[in-house]
Amino acid sequence: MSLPHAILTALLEKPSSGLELTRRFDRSIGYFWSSTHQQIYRELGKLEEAGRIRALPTATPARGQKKEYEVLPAGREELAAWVALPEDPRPVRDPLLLRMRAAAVVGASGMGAELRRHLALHERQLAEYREIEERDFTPAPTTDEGRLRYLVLRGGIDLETFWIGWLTRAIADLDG
Amino acid sequence: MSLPHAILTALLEKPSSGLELTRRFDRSIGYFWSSTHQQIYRELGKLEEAGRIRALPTATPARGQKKEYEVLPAGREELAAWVALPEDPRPVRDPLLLRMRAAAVVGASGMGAELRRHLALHERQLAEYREIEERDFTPAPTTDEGRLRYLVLRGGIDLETFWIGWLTRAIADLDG
DNA sequence: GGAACCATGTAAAAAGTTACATGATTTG
DNA sequence: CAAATCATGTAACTTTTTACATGGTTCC
Repeated sequence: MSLPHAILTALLEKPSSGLELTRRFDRSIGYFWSSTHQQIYRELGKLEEAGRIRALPTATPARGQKKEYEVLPAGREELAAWVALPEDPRPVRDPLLLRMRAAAVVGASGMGAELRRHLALHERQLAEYREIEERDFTPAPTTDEGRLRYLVLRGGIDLETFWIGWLTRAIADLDG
Repeated sequence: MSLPHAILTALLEKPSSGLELTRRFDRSIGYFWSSTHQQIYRELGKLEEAGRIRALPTATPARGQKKEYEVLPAGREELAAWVALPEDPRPVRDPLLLRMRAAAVVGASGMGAELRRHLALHERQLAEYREIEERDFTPAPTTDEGRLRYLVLRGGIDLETFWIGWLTRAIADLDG
């Protein structure tokens, strides 16, 4: 239920075309709510039909032609209402932890290499977050908006740090 | 693509009926791969049809009658093959981090209370994990199976610890 | 004019959620 | 025997994923 809200947020940050949104769902906003271009185009259509966003009149509405969207007041209200709504954390669904549990039953051959591979991936992601931190949040932000965005980034940093710590320990445990 | 494997793992740990599986998906295995009874029954049907599991002949196959399943060799092989397969971490999709990012744009009214609510939920979950740790993994397990299962539990513990740390910091940041 | 890429989509299938249905067993 | 609970399912819907389709623009 959150994809439309992710899109509204991204469009409020900056009016964009579908492809631009897709690119931002591969970095920025997509670090916390991932999506594909197919889902994004479909959802843009729904949001437009529902009167939450509109296509800027700059472009002709033909296939293959760029179409920019901006958020309408109804869209901003909808987003503000969603932000105010309580919502429980999602139950965890993690394939690696599940795989480890399965490995406890059928044997853990090859798990070591897989854990090291994941460790490298998480280290790369952490490095990316650190770059963003240095580029966008040094010195520390002073506005409310900046502080909130920094908190979100730190969520990503802490999450990757958790994975790196756990994986490192798991690798040591399996070897020793 | 992991639900059938979660079920195979659970059934290898202990042959069960659909409802027993459902209960275990509310604690144990479900801490890392959550599911509902509807999905579980549907998947049990598919797994049986595919020859990965079979119903124990103890019970009559009538509606409302308990039906116990056990894993067949083909199911164990399938699970072992899946464990050996590399698979990238899922892209993150977290509603709270997304909501925080939206709050940076439309204002963060009420976020403080919501963060405190989440903090309490994660503290409860951590306490539950700690109980399991004390009950099942003290003293430290010596078998490979035990050590792997303990690693999975520590994954849960570390994950909750991450949330508690981040939420605590976020609450302080918002107030200050 | 062909290749590469920009840009927007459609279609179908799989996975997950929500609401409801139904029979069996236990317990007051 | 009524209510609660155990136990297994069906149906409809939403969300997500995967594969494919199509037109426009740029650059060699």
